[in-house]
Amino acid sequence: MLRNPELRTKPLGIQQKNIVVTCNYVARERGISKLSYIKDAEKKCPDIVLVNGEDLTHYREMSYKITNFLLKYTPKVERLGFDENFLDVSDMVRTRLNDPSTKEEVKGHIYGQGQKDDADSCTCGCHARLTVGTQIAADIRSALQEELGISCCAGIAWNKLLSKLVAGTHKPNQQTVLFPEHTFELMLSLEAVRAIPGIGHSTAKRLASLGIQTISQLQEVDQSVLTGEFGNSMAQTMKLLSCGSDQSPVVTTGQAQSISDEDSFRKCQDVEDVKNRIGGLLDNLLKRLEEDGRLPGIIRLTLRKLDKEGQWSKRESRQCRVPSHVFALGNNKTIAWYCVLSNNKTIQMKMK
DNA sequence: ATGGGTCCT
DNA sequence: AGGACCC
Repeated sequence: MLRNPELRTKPLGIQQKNIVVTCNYVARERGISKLSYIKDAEKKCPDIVLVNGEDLTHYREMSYKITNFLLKYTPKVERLGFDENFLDVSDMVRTRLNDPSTKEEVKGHIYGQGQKDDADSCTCGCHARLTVGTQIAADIRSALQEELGISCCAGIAWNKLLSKLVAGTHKPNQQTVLFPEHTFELMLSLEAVRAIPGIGHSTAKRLASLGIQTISQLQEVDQSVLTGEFGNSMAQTMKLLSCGSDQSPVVTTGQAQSISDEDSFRKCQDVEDVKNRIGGLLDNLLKRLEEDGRLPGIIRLTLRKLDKEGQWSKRESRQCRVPSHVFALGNNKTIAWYCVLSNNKTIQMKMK
């Protein structure tokens, strides 16, 4: 929509293979949901505009532009995927609180009732700090809109877990603050344990085997029950998360730890096809590697397979070190191939 | 499902 | 090298 503003008012879907992986809010009002099949989407909404989103280059570039923009405010910016960033603005809050011109006005939504009496219920100054947090968020969001044309949601809270959860309560393009009195309300509004960031598919299943499905069950279960299944550290973390407590700091993300390129290898008939496809992936990777400027230490080939019954993909990989002289020499692709295929590190693939 | 990423064991 | 998590 940024590159073609005419699409703003139209139902727009981003297509990868047979799937609408995401869509704009015009499309959502027409009943399109994320991860629906193209056929279903077109049935519901024949005039949907589809844009191919298999090449993530543009998203990745915009994503880093946004992160770099945020880094002008504070060095404490942590990326989560391509479209989320955590900011620790504690220092900015302190500075603003020392400025006599700072007001007490809350910007955006207040989670829960937001009654007047809330303001009296803390003696630690957290309400004042969070209130300034809402002003910082509003400033940053409006600058983002002005300078990069990007709209977004924000959640203001005193830890990452809660900021992420509260950010989702007013969508799209709105912000919400959580004052501490409403923490349990927010956590219990989630119902399923799976809704807690950090509790994924696998952990949710293991919890279910213990009879734990809801957040309140997790809050109330005896620690020792969890320790038996998950060990001490995970049990502790999960208990805390269920109560809205998250000790993890905002860690500055910095440069990427790895770069990768993928393809689903549909309609691959023989080894030649596979080689050609992998060759294409290598071309893209080597181009990005040049832009990055750093040299790789390890190259890895990964397969995603659907495990039987479930639709969840397992990853199988083979890796080896990249000889450091290789990239100075020129014939990158040959050497990259050598790395992929060397040392008997091959991968069995079943062709369909 | 798709095309990315992270960190821990 | 695999497993878990995230988007």
